[in-house]
Amino acid sequence: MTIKDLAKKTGYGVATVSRVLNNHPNVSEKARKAILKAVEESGFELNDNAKQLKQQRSNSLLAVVKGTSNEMFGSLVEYIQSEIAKTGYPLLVDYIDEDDNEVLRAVRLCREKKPLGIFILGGNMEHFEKDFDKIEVPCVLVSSDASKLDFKNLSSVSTDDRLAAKCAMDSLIELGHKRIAIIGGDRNTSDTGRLRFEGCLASCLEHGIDFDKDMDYLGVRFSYQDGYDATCRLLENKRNFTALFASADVMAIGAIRALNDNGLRVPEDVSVLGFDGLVLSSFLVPKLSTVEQSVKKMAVQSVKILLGSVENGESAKHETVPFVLRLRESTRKI
Amino acid sequence: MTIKDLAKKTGYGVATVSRVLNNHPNVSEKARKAILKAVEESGFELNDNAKQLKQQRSNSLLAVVKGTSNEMFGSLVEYIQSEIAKTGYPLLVDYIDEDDNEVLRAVRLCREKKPLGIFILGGNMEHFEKDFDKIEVPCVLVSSDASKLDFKNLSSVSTDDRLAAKCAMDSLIELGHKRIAIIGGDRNTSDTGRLRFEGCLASCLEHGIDFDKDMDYLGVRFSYQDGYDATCRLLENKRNFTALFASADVMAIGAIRALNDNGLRVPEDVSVLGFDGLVLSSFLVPKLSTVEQSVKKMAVQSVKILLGSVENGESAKHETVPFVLRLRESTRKI
DNA sequence: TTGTACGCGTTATCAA
DNA sequence: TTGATAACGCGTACAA
Repeated sequence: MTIKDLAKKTGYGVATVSRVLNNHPNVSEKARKAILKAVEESGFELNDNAKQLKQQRSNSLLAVVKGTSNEMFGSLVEYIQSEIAKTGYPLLVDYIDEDDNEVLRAVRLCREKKPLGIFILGGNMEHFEKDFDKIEVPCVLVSSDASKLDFKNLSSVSTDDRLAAKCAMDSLIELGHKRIAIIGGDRNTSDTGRLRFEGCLASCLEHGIDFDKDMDYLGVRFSYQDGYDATCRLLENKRNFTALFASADVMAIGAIRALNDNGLRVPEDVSVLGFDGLVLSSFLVPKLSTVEQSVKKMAVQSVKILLGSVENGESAKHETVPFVLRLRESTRKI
Repeated sequence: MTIKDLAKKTGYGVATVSRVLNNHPNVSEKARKAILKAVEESGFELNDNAKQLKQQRSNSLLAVVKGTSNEMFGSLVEYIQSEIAKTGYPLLVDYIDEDDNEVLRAVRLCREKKPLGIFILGGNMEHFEKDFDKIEVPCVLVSSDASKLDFKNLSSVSTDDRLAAKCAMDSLIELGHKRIAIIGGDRNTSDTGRLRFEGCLASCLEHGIDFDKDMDYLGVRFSYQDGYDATCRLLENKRNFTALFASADVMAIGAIRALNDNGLRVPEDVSVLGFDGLVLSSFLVPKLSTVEQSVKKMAVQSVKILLGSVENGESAKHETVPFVLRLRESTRKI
């Protein structure tokens, strides 16, 4: 079943059929009705390949997701997906390892898939600096700020990671904690990791808190297991911290389990503060205190910006979404 | 840059270039070398759209995922993705609501995307019976058994949900529980929900346990919040259960929180048993007792079967993967 | 308002 | 071993 068949069936030409299918003007109401009826009856669907070959691009959007163990990206993808679903664009989701180069991956997929636009979830500025110029379609970096980079087709939507981490540490310090350990992302491969670390450091400095970059900080991957392992190592170092800040909820959850396995209770012996505000975190016992990112807003804005660029050629934007410190049950005053 | 340009550049014809690109025989070593060199130099990539138009199909695989709140499908998708990544086929992931018709969705996407094969994560037998005959490419239903259906292009990989649920209930009963409440999936929309419910019922019957289908069972959606809400309703009914079986870990986590909010402790006052064996479940405090599905094996087998069908025309298979009852810390003997 | 005819980049057939 | 050329199904300029 092709538009040719449809043309034959209705007595119109292929051009008219095509016009109806694409909602173009200059079609009589009569023709439109007849053709739509035929489409209905035959269950016809446009052939994407032919369409895309003709138009020199696909009609889909691409999302490159960096790291699969981080639930935060999981829920981000879901929100993006559900926003995109409203529009009818297909979304091609591509998962790569936390340590892979997301930009090179996107470059390759662009050539192969010719997407209308790209979302990149999680990013390393060095990768962008080096290779992003090979990408020509609109792109939104989600969860990291790219305003420093000044590519005309690169937007970004992010939380102010530095500030959020600082607030997190501030709150821990205000609760009376002086010995605080930190589990973060790798400062070299993850921008998010670096920024949150800087925020923590700034807070310590400001409050005159003693903090040893090598003994009190561990940069690991965003997963339950890495949070668990890191906490065990921190404990071995015998730094006797009373609070632990994990820069992802998944890490915090691993950390809490590790503390328990070492005979420490949360929050009685150690306060734990996470980052992300996963839906899950409010169902845990104790409810996880966390820096809640506006994940949904991040998704909505990202989609809006990308579609704006794709459909109306709007220029790149860099937005920051708010965060909320949620002190729940896993932290306490000492 | 097209194969035409490449032909011009190397002095060969487009046919020869195409042969080289597709590793076809009947090309001189000299031509092959020259053309590959030109490809290298120009960074040329075949245009998927043209190729697929010509071949009347795309080169991609499709996954339709039913329900986004169920982390179990999330990890299943990730495993499938990482298996597929090894092969080079692109995977188009499509998320639909838990209550949507996955088969009709697949039918539509087949016409549009012309995938080589399809994974469907989560399924309702009625939908398959009614409309699956419209799908012609190989398909694997993951997590539900389709062996009863007898479509020649429909395989399935699943856990024996009925048996697994029965084992789960058996174990609770063996621990001494007599008053057991159950939170499951909707028996009407989800086959998984129905089977697990049947398994539970069988166990109760076998052990002479009093069980009221209407008061002790609630069929809801697979999410934290639904597990939470259902538990609250169960508590309102004052059935005084000492154990709760949730047929998904996400539900169990919501349930535990609800119990806590109602002053009940796990496992001291109520034992909670989940289903799925999410990675997360072993990091919770208390560690969640659960029926662990072999999610990774399910993914690996699904990919293997689908590729076998797609590449070698192998016939449909129906496999069952093992499950393991993990009694950890959220259940206790009474 | 409608239809004809061309071309998008490939693969595959056929003749050379 | 090669190359010319006809499809594949669609959108669209141009003509009617």
